[in-house]
Amino acid sequence: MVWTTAIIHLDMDAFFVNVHLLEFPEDKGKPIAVGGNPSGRGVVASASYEARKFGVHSAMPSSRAIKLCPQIKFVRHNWPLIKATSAAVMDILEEFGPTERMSVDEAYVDVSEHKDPETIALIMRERVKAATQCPASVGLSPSKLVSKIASDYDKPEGCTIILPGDEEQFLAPLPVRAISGIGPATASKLAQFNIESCGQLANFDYPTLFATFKNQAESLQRRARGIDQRKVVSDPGQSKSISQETTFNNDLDDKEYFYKKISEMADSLSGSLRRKNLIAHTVTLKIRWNDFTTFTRQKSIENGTDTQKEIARLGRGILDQFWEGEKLRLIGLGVSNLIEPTGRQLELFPDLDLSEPPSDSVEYN
DNA sequence: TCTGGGGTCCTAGGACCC
DNA sequence: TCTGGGGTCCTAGGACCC
Repeated sequence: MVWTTAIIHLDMDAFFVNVHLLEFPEDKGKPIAVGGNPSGRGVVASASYEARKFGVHSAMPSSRAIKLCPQIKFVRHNWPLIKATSAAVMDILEEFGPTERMSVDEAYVDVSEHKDPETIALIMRERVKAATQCPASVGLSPSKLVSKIASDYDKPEGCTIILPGDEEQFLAPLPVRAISGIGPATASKLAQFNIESCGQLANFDYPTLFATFKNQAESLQRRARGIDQRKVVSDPGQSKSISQETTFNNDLDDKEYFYKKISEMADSLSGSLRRKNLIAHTVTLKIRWNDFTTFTRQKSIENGTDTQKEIARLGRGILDQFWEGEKLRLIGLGVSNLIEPTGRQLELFPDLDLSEPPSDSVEYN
């Protein structure tokens, strides 16, 4: 087979669960969920295949998981071990070609340079398993879009290969939700036209689709045909935003406590900014009421900041301005408009006098 | 069943400018 | 009197992903 472009998507199987089993092998074969406390407001981050038989899946409220599967064992994740295992996986992938990390447990690898990508896919999966004891599934195709669907097609420990030219045929019977980027909202709009499968989407009357989806219509149909020209990008680039949020166990209206939380989150955000050598020009406060409606307000400052004090001050200011004493279930704080302090700023202001410390940040709204 | 936490990208509207 | 068109920047919210 002649491959001009060959992209592998590797996806770790029930990754958090399998990392847990490295430390607690006695839990093997049991219904396990890694995630938040089932007596509180936690959700399942990862469920073992034994738990999935009961209908438990990730993002499900833990309280529901325990109803579906009363014998399920909830465990906390070991973040350092997850990170270390992930790093070991990524190191292996890098040996095969340019690697784009999508999260701790999945990545794309461009293996176009290899003569026999199909064998490479199998070797890659086995190398990862041998090095980490953690199972993975791989998908190989000429595009990121199809490879991602392929890696999910035969989990766990699957290897699905879609040859060049077979993409549209492979996708045709699959539900539109299989396409990354088509979520519940888009799927339900499509369902109004009786479009359920990728094949139906690919062949649907374009003008009708355009009336509802406008500019998105063309891209939807291209994706349904498996057309995707995106390249594997190994450089992660600089973060665009950093945020923290907490959901309380019970709804609260304690302003002093909110202040304390804002202060703690600001401290952590400030630390992240400094580690990344970035300053933020915008601070966003997020609050969520008990009916789950969510509200965000942001404040931009002319001179960027990376200090706990300034971030906290802006966060508290927004709370003071907009919170009217209701009970809240969540509070969050974020920074965005991130700039490297020594990069662009100096180019933009070549005459800036650095001998004077910058004056206090000025809000411009 | 009552919904985590950390992100990215897109859209739409308003302000402002020429 | 009641009215242009385009461009850019900013904000808020929503969809989506893992």
